[in-house]
Amino acid sequence: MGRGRERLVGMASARAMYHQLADTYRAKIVTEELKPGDRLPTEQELGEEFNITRGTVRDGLKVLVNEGLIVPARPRGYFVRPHELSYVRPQAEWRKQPASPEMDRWMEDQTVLGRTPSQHISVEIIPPPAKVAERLGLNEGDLVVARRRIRYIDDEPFNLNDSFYSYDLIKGSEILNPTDIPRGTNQALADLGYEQVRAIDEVEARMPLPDEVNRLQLGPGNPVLVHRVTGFTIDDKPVRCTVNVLIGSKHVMLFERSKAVGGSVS
Amino acid sequence: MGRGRERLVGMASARAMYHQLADTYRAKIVTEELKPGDRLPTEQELGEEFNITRGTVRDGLKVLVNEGLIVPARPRGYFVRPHELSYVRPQAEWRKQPASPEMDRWMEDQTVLGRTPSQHISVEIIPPPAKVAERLGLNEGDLVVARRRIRYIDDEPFNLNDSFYSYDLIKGSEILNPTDIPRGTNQALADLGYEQVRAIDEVEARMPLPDEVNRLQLGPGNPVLVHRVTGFTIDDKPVRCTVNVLIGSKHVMLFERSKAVGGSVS
DNA sequence: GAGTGGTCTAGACCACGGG
DNA sequence: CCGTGGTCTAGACCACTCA
Repeated sequence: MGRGRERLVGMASARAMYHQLADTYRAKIVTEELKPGDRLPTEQELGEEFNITRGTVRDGLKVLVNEGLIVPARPRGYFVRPHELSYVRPQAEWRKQPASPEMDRWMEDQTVLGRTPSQHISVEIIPPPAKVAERLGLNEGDLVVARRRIRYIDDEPFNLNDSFYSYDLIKGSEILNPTDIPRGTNQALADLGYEQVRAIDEVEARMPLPDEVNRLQLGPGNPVLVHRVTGFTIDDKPVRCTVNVLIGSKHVMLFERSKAVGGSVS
Repeated sequence: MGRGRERLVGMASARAMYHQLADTYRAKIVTEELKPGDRLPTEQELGEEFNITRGTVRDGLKVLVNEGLIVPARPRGYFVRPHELSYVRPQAEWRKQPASPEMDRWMEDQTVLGRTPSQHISVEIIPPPAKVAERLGLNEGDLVVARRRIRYIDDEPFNLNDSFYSYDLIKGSEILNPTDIPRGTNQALADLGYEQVRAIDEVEARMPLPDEVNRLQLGPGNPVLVHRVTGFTIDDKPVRCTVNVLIGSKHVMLFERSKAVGGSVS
């Protein structure tokens, strides 16, 4: 029939019904009236609560799904998204000294404990992705070695770690082996005469690309944190570009700065 | 009628039609067959292309909207999402210039780029949000001063910058004024006897909360980069907690490291 | 088997903005 | 004005999983 939305006589409200549903339940979730893990009413029940048909109910629920607030678990219903493991990811260079007791406890709480990590490594030789070519200063036709790792925790995908090296630089080296390199690829690079003494880090947030969705098994409403590292030799030659793709809900990057403090990290 | 999806005889394919539509156009977008700013066919035309009804077409398009790949612009159609300003955000510690008149390095940066920055400042005294209370080591009943800034570039919302201070610490000081503090709030804090000599940075990616959606005027498929800074005095007392909420599509955090190189930033 | 969400149809009327 | 997307109805059949 398409009677449009329910307008309260004389009122200005014109919020679509499915938005009203989303607003209502979003509020319940952020105020923790509904806590992580709690079940929402069924689509049917919501339809009765708001006097709307199932299609409209689903429009409203889809909003919340895409905001990452709820997850559908058929045939058990919709659930407020549980808090996932939040892995604190300390950055190499920054010291991790005992901070205040509060901070320590807080760090402990969030650190991975008693989990079983695993990873899968593969190596390809490919034309570089645009951003990688840019950072490594490569030209049309140049090839790179892509050393790709998928990391799991308790068999759940956790993050991607793809490192790219100019093929010309490392051809014939062990970096091409799709196995773990105990002393680290950076050391291996150094042994080839390309020690890195400087790095540029880029961090951004975005929705995952199709490939990332597949590899990390991501659902809707799940952004990723992308951490790109470009390493330079003493001659300022870029020799490595690593792209870390971290599942947003499972990671917090953490680092620490001491004195110098120009203050305004804004 | 609900005939279910089109199954190719003898084939295993069982991908829902709306997913097929999304897959098809997602591919065109990531391969740049459709470039940013290009218009997609109308819902009607897509329905004919895939032999599905409008409702199903809309399901497919909604997927792409929520992935941040396309934006609907009624009544002109759907468009491949244009690239937005990506502001490289250098972190304080690595900046070249010495603490220039603190006032607004942010605004300076923007002006240099030929943009017109502006900001709106407001100050409230409130019970601290949970995460802030945790970081500042506050107890139930304690109050904080929330110094909130919304920053705009060319009148478009750009990011949020909310700083929290224990009310007990700064009551009566100029930090309570909802105006710019030329020498910087950190200097003002220092003048009160709370110079910060250490800071902990946390960075994460997530979908925006309702409040953030409002303040930053965000649409679907637009995650935020959250940068939280906690500042400590020489006595390791936390005196400031700043929460930066950056629109994902408009920011890249950038920083640089030299030597020391523990290497594995993984 | 019963009940949940997943997919799809075939209509309808509305709101908005560019020509 | 007209075409676009925005909202909504009232059905239908399917797939999965849990009791």
